[in-house]
Amino acid sequence: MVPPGEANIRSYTMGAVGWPVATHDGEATILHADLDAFYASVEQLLDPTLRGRAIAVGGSVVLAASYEARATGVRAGMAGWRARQLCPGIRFVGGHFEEYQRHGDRVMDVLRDFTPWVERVSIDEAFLDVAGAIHLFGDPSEIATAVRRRVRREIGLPLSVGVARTKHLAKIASQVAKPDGQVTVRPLDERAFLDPLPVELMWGVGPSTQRRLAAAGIRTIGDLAAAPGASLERLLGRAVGSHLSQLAVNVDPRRIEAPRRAASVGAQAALGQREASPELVRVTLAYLADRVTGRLRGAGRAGRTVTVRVRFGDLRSVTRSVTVPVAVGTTLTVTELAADLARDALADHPEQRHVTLLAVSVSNLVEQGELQMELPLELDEERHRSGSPQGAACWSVDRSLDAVRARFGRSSIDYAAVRFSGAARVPDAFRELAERDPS
DNA sequence: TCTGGGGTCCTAGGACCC
DNA sequence: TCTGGGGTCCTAGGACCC
Repeated sequence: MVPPGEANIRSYTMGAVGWPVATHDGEATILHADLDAFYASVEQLLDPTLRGRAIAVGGSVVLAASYEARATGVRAGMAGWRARQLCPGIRFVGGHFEEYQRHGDRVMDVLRDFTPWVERVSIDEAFLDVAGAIHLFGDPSEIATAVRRRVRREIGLPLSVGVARTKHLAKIASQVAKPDGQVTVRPLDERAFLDPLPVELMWGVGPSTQRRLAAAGIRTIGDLAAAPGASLERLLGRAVGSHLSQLAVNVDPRRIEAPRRAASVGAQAALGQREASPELVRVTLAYLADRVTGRLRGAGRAGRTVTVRVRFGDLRSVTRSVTVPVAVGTTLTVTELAADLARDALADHPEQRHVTLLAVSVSNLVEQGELQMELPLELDEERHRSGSPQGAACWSVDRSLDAVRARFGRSSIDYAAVRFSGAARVPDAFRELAERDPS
């Protein structure tokens, strides 16, 4: 491994070193800090026998892979059998999900020692604006070095940092710096740094956009910057086209932001290839609705729109959604709405015999006081006549179940109808980690 | 033997209102 | 009787990100 902090520091400087920075606006004070192969690195930290070895977190699917494993082509999201094929010596570890959260939080605490302007974007990644910290800790490159040294010494994890004038540039710089390095892009060297890089390093360029750009002969960020904005908008649509052409010429107005509340809450379950029986669909949706509404209730929220996604045997998927006049948040109501939507989706595709995934999400969220409860009878008189319990009763039953689970664990109690027999491909602890607000 | 789980944003058509 | 223009909300799908 690279010694802490000292090695692997690069600076993209074309002319004389230390040219004065053009304007205050133009200073490179944004840092993007990104932990390397995060889950795998934590495992290697916890178990020294794993260090230097090809390891993956997961089992049937790779959730994260160490750099040693990545060298053989193993990637996150890959099926476990495929990873073993590519890397016969790979060692799979179950995953200490609580430890990931704890280590991620500790790293963020270190970052906040340098500046309060920290925008955490995920468990293992954050932007910083260090403009106000220079007089305390030195120039931004020195701050990057100090941050990496502290994270390495105090926590034991490798961290890569990009330093630049904008978030977009800093993010690209940290990707270029990996693993365990840092890259500073001086304002005068931005073009020289970006032009040769492949377009897919840009924020917002995924497989689809990359294909379309390649078809138009655009492969590098330099190609993109040279292309007329109007032609990009024709090629990619107005929003994506103008966004990319701005980023390519280094216009990125994004600032470091405070965390926002989530706009939607969802859950999904991959099922393998299963026959789309009404029982399977019902039981799975009930499980998902229960997860989603439990989180909503915990946050004191409820939502007016319920969306269901059904992915079929051929991996194509459809979504159906409905917006109701009163925000809903009980397990039973969301289950009912989701079941109706799934029934419609399946009825629209009678040729599809199998489902491979079901998802439920609730959006159009509102704050929900404990006293303010949904009234399902207003939503659907048919259901009311059929004898469904009233909203208040649903809500209080759900809150009781939530309380039991908080004390004894989530599997301690369930609606009888909610027992989820579907293939749980991923541990509950991983779901809970992914759920967490990064703030 | 096709690929987990949790999110955001954009587009486009239609309904509806003024 | 036919017509305009603008705005908001809803739905479905797609692309992208970590």
